[in-house]
Amino acid sequence: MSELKVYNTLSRQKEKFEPITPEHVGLYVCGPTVYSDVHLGNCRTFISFDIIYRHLMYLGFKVRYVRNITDAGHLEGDRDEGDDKFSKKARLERLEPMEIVQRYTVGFRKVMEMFNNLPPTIEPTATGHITEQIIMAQQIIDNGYAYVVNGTVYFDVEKYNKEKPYGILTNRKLEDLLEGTRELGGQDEKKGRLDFALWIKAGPEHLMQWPSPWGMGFPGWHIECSAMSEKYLGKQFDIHGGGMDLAATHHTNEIAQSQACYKTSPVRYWMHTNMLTVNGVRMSKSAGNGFLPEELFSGSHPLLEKAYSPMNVRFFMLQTHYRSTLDFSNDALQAAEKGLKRLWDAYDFLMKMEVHTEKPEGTDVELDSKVRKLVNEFDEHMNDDFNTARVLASMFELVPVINSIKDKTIANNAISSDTLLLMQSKFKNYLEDVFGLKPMNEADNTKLQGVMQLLIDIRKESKSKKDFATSDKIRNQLTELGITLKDEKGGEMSWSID
RNA sequence: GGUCCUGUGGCCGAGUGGCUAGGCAGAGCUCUGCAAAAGCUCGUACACCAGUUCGAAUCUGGUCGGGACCUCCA
Repeated sequence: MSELKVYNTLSRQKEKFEPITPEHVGLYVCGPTVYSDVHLGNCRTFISFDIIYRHLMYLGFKVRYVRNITDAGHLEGDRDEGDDKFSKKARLERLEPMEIVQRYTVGFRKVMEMFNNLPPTIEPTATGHITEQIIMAQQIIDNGYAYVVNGTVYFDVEKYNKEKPYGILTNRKLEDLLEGTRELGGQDEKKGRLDFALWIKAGPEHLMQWPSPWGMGFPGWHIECSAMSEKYLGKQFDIHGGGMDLAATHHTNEIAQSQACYKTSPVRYWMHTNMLTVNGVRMSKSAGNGFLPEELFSGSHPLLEKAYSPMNVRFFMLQTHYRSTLDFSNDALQAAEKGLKRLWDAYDFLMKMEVHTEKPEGTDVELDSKVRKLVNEFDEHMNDDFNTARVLASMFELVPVINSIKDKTIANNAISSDTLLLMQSKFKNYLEDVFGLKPMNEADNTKLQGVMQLLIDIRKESKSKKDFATSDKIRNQLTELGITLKDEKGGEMSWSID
């Protein structure tokens, strides 16, 4: 099989993936800040990394996948003087901060499950790792890269930059970054304009606060990921991921903190997923163009023409590369829905096909090798920086072959048994194991199946007697109930729930 | 202003120095009691202007347009 290539934000190019420890991969993804519902744009990132996680496992790696829950310390605004997001929300809703955290954590996990995302192997919380964050901040102070002012600990960006390029991840020079920032105001206590807080002094109004060597306070936003990734994956690990919007600040600061603390670059491969847009504009809470997953599944949002199932949405995302922006639209989602149905119908039939060994001489050599080539391309495409869209394209090229065998336009022994088995296993590997798709309608209720079989028998009988009134009635009434009955070639009938 | 991404056929979207991406929609045909599904065939696209090249939509430069980040955000 081809080697895995991964686009590394640090080098701005695709690189051969080589884990630090053979056969093991340490993967860290920045999770949600649980002070409100996740919207679809957030979900895109987690779905992308779920597929990356699944593919790494498919390749045989043992993966430790850490995705944090940020439940403390995330500030409003850039000046490290805003309110803790959880306290603010809690005050608004008259709840304990941890009630907010609990509510949205539960909601987040539920949404992840609906999208069929696998849970990470470790899902640590910021509040559960306060000690680790304090220890890390202290070490950075001891190493000379942070200073304390009035109970708050700041990271000294300019000092750090003298030894290591601070803007390395997004290819920015410190001078340029300084130009883009505002002047320090009179109330500022930090030394440099780019300095950010590792630990923030809490006032009496802060509902969440912990004791520290610098007094009561709470952790800064960036330190939690550095502390937790080090704890579970080590001072240097393989892949760190997140949305592209995090690269310039959050991830840049993570690199600086870890480097200042442990004297090593924390991450080998930085991976960033692109944004989901609506009418070309990034989906975000502030833009007011975000859909909640529930609104999508129920079709209740004004921008939605209808409801879209979680698998429909997941498939829609798979058709685009993770590093491209993806524009949301009803037309695109409906096109994806139809495409998925056609692909899944073919897949269903493929898995029911049985190997025919009695007439191996009937193999159509040309067709057989074409099929093998397309199937083997799945691995190639996925190993080329997780190109799910190309894998799907190859699959769709095989759909007519499968359907032709179904319609008996192509003999069922035109494809060798080896090739059929290969096709079955690779389709399953990718569609279910790697892409994480599952049947949308589990029409596996045995009683319903019995009833349907009865109706099919009656319809067959009436058709054979040319009693089309009865046969049409059965089909039409089922259609009204949301069940599609189809006459297949050869007199068989099949049905599916819409 | 700085850093970067991007502009593909009706729509969504891959990708590449020369070879059909794919999906959806549309047209024709086949199959069919009808319907649906399915199969076959079809559009021959890559913002604009120069340049490099035997050859560029793919590389370089410029023009115009869109977007992200530099401020909380996946």
